[in-house]
Amino acid sequence: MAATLKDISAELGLSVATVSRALNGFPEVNEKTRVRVRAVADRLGYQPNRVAQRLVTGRSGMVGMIARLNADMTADQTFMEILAGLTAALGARDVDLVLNVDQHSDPVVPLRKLYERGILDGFILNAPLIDDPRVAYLQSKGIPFVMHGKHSATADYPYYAIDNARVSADAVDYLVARGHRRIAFLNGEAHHAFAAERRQGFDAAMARAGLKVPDWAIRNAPPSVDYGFDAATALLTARDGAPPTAIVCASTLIAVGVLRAAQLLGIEVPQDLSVVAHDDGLPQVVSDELETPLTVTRSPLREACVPLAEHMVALLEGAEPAGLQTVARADFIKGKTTAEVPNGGEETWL
Amino acid sequence: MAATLKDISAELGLSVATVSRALNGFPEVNEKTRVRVRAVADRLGYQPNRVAQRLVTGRSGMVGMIARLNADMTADQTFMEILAGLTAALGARDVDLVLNVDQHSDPVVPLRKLYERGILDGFILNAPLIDDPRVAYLQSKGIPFVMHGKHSATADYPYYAIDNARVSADAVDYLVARGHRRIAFLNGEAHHAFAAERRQGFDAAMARAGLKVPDWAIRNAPPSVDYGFDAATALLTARDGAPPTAIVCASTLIAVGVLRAAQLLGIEVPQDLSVVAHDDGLPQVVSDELETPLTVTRSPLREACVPLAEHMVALLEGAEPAGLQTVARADFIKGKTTAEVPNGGEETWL
DNA sequence: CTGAAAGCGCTTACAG
DNA sequence: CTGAAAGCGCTTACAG
Repeated sequence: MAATLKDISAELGLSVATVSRALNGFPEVNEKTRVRVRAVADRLGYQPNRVAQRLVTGRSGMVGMIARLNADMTADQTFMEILAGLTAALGARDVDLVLNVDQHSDPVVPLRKLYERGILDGFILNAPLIDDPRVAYLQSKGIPFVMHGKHSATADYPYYAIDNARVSADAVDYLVARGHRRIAFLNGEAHHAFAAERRQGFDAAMARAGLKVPDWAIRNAPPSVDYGFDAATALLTARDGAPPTAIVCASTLIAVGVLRAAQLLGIEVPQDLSVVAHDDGLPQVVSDELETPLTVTRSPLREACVPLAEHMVALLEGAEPAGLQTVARADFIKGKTTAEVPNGGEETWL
Repeated sequence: MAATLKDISAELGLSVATVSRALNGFPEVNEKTRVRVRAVADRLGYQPNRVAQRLVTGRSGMVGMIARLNADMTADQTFMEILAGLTAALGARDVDLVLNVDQHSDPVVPLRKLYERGILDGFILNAPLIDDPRVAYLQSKGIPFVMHGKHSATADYPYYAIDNARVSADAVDYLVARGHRRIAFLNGEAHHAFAAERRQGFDAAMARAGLKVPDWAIRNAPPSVDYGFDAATALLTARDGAPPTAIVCASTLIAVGVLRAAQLLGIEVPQDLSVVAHDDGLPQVVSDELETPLTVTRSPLREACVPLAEHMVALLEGAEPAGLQTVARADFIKGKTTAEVPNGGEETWL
């Protein structure tokens, strides 16, 4: 079958050890020997047996990832996007991704099940929750992991995250600078860490501007067009006669719904209403649905994948977790959905 | 670290060989010994080292799967649905799924890349094409695989498929029995094996009824709402004054588009137009978009997963491929989108 | 019923 | 610069 080191060593009259060293680029090997070994290895189509390598090095070269399905069992675009980039980035580093799909209510269960198979070097987590139970579990077991995002400000594990507080603050600051005073916020679900950070950044920026927001103008739900549509409809038809002049959306999906609602209500964007969204760089949302380019904060999910893979590899090679924490800043991209506050919009809410 | 056979054997004063045999259910082991071994193994949380097992048995307990992204990089709902069911079904059988996501133009490339890592026992393929190059590659290499679907009528590998010819024939027969003579067909992309089978079943059923269809009334495209909408708009506004009285759709997504187009054109369903679709049981399509229950042929994708996993395990254990071929029949479910042919619709096309 | 031994294919101290 | 040896954790003929 497949050629082994033994085959090469037999053919050349060398020891298996020397062949191994030659192929692995050890400096002490004679250059002529190396060339001869390389030649025979190529001729025989030698591929190192990863299983044997893994047995001796104690590492499997495999990391796990759990896909969580939404309640309606839909494919999660966000997850697929990360998955696509991650398998490529990990593969380039000789690491394979073992996947489990789970709809379990306890996120630790699939993690534990997969880990107890005993085949994984570690995990890549995504979509952290506040007080994420997965973090507690993995840390208590000493299982290596890298997070896309971070579950709290004091996270002491490797991660790649964006500065979510700044995302909101950038949006608010931009709107405030254009005179907006009544700014609503369609956030993600409150138990998600990213949503908490976004909220924090939103509150801080509003406070700096001396502005307040009534409870009904800040909402939490899973990002979707319907959410944006329904929430915007409610906000814009608020009976007190003080609708928001601007809406900050946690995702472009939500913004699409907001734009539809505004159109249906005869509210012109951006003349009567400004809309800012966060854009994860998911192609379908941008290209398919939007006639008007949104003003967005943008950090493509794909950009997280290479750093995540690198952090994972470094962690497994023994690097300090503290050195493997990256926070990226989202770009601010001005589109056609933001403008100066309309006349009569300067009045504050509270 | 993790407990090994050696740890258990040391604690019990047994040989590693006996411990291995006890844990693996060899019949010659003394029952009392087995119980003692089991107890210590459980207490130590022993998990067999799969890498070591693999090295000695030549099997890894891992199978690969490639996710192909659409051109617009969208998550593929169909794929996620299968993935979810499959990881569960495989996991229950102690098999792990290694995933690669690929947008490569040549479908063999990711397969080869993953296989050459040398860590997989086999592959699970989905979405077969006519003359699928993956089949040729895997068979030429002698790599085990199981297919969801089959690429040709003479497939000689393990698969789980539905009777796609019958799916179309059932739809056509049902419509013909209600007097329809002008039946259009919005099929999937022509190079997909399932679409070819559907076409075949459609043609055969139409021929049995003595009916013909002009080229423009049979269309091929990736299933989507837009495709359904655009195609139905074209079909129903055909200048020759002989629009179809019924449309058969390759998926519920397409049917959703057809219904929208009909509504916009003021064409009543089912009075003026009957619509039949194939339903893969994807929850989001059924629940989110439809006000009118469709008449469908239905075979939930989820139902394929357990048979696929079982076939995979059996194949790896040496079963004959010929005994691992399952063809399921889709259910026919009458909804509210089909009715007797409208007046004036009895005229044939050709 | 149990044990000692060989071996899967590789890596890596330890000698020389 | 190269080799002989030990070992990663397991399985499985071969003895007893």
